[in-house]
Amino acid sequence: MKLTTHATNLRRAAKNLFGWTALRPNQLAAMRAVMKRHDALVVLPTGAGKSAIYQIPASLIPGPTVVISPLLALQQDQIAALNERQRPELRAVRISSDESAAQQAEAIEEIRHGRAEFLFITPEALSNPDRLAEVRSLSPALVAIDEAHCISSWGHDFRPDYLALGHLIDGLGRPPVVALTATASPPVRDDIIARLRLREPEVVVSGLDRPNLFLEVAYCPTDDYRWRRLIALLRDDERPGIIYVPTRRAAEELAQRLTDAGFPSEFYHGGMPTAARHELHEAFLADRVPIMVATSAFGMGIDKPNIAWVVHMALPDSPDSYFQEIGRAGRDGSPSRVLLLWRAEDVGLQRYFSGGLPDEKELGDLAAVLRSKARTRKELRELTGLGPRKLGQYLSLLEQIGAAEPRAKQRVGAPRYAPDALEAGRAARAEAERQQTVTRSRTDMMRAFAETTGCRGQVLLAYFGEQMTEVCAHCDNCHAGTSVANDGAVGPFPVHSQVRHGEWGPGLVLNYEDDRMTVLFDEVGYKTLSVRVVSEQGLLELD
DNA sequence: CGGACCTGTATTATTACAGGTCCGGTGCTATAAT
Repeated sequence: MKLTTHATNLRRAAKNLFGWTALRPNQLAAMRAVMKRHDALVVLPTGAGKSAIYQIPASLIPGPTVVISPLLALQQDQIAALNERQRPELRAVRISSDESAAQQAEAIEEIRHGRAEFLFITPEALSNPDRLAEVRSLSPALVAIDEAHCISSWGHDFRPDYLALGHLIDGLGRPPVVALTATASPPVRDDIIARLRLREPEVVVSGLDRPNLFLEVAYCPTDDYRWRRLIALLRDDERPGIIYVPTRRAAEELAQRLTDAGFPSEFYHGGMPTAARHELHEAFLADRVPIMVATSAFGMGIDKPNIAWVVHMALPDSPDSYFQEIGRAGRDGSPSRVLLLWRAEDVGLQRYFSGGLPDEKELGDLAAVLRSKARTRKELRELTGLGPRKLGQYLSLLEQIGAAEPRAKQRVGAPRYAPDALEAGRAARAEAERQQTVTRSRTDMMRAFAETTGCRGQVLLAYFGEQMTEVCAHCDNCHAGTSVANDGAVGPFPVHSQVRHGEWGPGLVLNYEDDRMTVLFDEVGYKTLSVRVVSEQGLLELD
């Protein structure tokens, strides 16, 4: 009875606010969960009305909604889109380093008096305790986490405040949480749920196959060959398109070379001034840039329907990044090409990016300082001589192994039963090693995708936890006839079953291809095993 | 980890390569200096 009421109200609000005449089943399922004040994790492609999943229920639920979103530019676009509608129940404001103290105070007042519904904020801004208290005083009724996969891909080393989101939501009084992303493999989903501490969340995952994307991979022994494959595509295909390169320098050089060769191109990377980036972003959306050569900095929040192709000029770090990046092509449903041009040497750069390991002694020394007294970051930097970035990484690691915890007044201390300094250093380094191993195993999976002679659609979707019984019919291998239908190929253990390996510990069976099976182990990441050897030697058992 | 670039040496030239060095992605916020 109640559910029907929710559905009716949601449909009415969708019509009223957005002019939509229908809601898709998975949209509706997620929205109902929110209306029932359940936590939810939503994995839907961008452009599938993902934002509406929190916006429409938020307009119906009394009390404001806090939207945690990673990029200021992205927030700006979303806020503009909401405010364009000129509806008080959709009005959005923001608190960030872009606003003056007066503007921030005004934003808080607008929410407090019900003149605005959405408060946009970054994890970093929210982790300031004074601000957290202020936002809590607004009694938020809902928290939306946008681009939730960032928790998994960034938190460990890049933007550590992402790891603290679970704490921060507690600090807001633990209202219901809806986490949204376009890309999350099963282990990433588990990671998001664990770190946000979602309680029995409703998990909504849409079909991931994109039949209008033609997946193509070419091994390129030389740079010259890479260039010729690229030019061949540019001669044949419509614009606009995106070319992903691994470095900033490559972005600038390739854009110049293409322009000189008669293919006018722009470049985009994280080292450019904010204003220039914003301008290029807008120009690309407005069809004023036919070819964008960019690092991975380009793309989050790009919801452009007519991108005709996406080329990778090197192996990406993971299928997660690859899927996110190719997913920007063909949003309008037109046939689109995605081409990966790679060489084995590309792996070297990704290994470098996956980082050096932290110094066990430095970690131990920091742990010892924390055990003596809770300190601010500034004090810790002075006491240990660590730079701000390294300190952040170390604190994040120590927190993960239970040797550090946030305290009042911007301080960090050691928990009551924290391990001693020596043990903390050892455990934190081991944790960093484990994370690095898992990160590198993702690159191995990306390489396996590039090297497979089987159906690429099947291999890619298996990584994201989706079993296809038929070949995809939209990849180069299917086209060449080398794909073999994986007609429910069954090995000794069902797909998605929990297994245990004598040395590598527990893992999750992901897929079977020919005589090989892929298992994701908690400790050592993705491994590909021979089914015959597994069977004959009893390497795995059900866990 | 590997590529780009520089320097030195071999040698008797305007080249070839060995060996060393440096560089490489993603963004928030606070604060200081103009």
